[in-house]
Amino acid sequence: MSVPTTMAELIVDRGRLIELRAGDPLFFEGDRSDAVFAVVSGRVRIVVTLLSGAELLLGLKLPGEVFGELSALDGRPRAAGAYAYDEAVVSRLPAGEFLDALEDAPALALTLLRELTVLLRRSNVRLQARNSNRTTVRAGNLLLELVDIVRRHGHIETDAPVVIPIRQSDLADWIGATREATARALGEFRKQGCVQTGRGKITVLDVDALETAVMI
Amino acid sequence: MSVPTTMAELIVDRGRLIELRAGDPLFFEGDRSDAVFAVVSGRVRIVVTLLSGAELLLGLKLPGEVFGELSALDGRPRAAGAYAYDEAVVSRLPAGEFLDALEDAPALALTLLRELTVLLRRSNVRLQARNSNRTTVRAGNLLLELVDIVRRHGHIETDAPVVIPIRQSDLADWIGATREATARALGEFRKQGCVQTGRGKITVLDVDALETAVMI
DNA sequence: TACGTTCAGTGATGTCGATCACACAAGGGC
DNA sequence: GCCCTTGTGTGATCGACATCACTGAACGTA
Repeated sequence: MSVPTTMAELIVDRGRLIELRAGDPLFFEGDRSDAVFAVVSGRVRIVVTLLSGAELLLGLKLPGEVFGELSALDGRPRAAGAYAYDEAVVSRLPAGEFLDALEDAPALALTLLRELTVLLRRSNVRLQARNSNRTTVRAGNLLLELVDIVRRHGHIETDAPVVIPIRQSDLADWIGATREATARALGEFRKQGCVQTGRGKITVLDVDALETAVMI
Repeated sequence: MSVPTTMAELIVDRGRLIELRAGDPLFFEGDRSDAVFAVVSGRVRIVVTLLSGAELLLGLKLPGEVFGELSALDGRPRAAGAYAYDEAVVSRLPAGEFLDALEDAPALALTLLRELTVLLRRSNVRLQARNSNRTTVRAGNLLLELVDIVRRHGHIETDAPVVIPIRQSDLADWIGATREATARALGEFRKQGCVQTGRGKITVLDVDALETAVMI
């Protein structure tokens, strides 16, 4: 068997496919860990519910991304829940097989290490963005991150408008603000002409302008 | 040679010791990565400077903790700077030797993976705390985290007051608030009798009370 | 087509933190 | 002892977001 070059490939190769409808749960916060997942198509919400009842979106996993690996590695309960955002297909690999594969192929462990460094760096960047109290800065930074992700995912046409399919309320949960404040921040960007808003989607027209608008 | 059970042991075994005075830099943001470090004694500030000029404290590394491993793993530039907080001694291991050790001993890679999961989980918890806009919540949560760390570091006497040696301005940089707001939050806790403040130190008298005060 | 649900946009008001501005206490060096 | 630096504690003002309260638009479905 050839050695996969990414964890996602490994999980898709050896795991079992699961088809999901929007909103379907994969696991809940507090669950005992028993598997690791990779997104095949669609998107998966990684979310924690705070004491206040508010939801904090930790991430939206896209096709080719892995999730649930932390609990599989250390055996601790899930710190977040996972739910299908759209109709989605994911591959599920039991934690035992995942760990066996890691021990059998040392190169895989290094691959996973590098993937975790990406997550850690992203996490630190997010903390930096979160450090500003202005909603425009936080919303704008997240939009820039999402633009980057959308571009990497194939539609690599620089200078073309980037469509981000997301609800404003989810964006708000992600940056830790209210829906209203987020709508107003987007309104600012709209007035400046760098984004366009629609039902369930945000279109970034001018990435550079958005970057300078956020650099304040 | 026996296989160390933690990355810190490995780095101390094979690295070279460096003695630092308070404030001495180990590396700067943007530096090319060339080594990984472990704290032997004292503390090390991991910090990024934001566009606004404000500093964001990403962490205070204590004896037995590793830092600088991300850049050593992926070869990307330092995302943060590292400076001695107190008088400190650290061990420095060149990145090449670090990577060689990982490839030679697959068990080490798994060890490191587990250590990174700890960082990622902590990072997510911090994002959750940062989600509140109230300084009391953010300051209180960090204090609880620090209490936990101090307790793990040997002085494990539950119900005994926990002394945290830190300046209020550093606490402020850590939670992304101003020094003044942090001082007022601590004042609240002081009025409630769960903490005591002093020059360069904060004493947590009643951890449970602090926990409930923060749960709002 | 008509209705209901889900989203987006926006005003009014209260609250909390940032900012500016001091007063005061604790140590270190002479 | 006396500075002088470094930290801590607080008041006043201002601005930005949370909260509450609606309006209206988009989409699904009966």
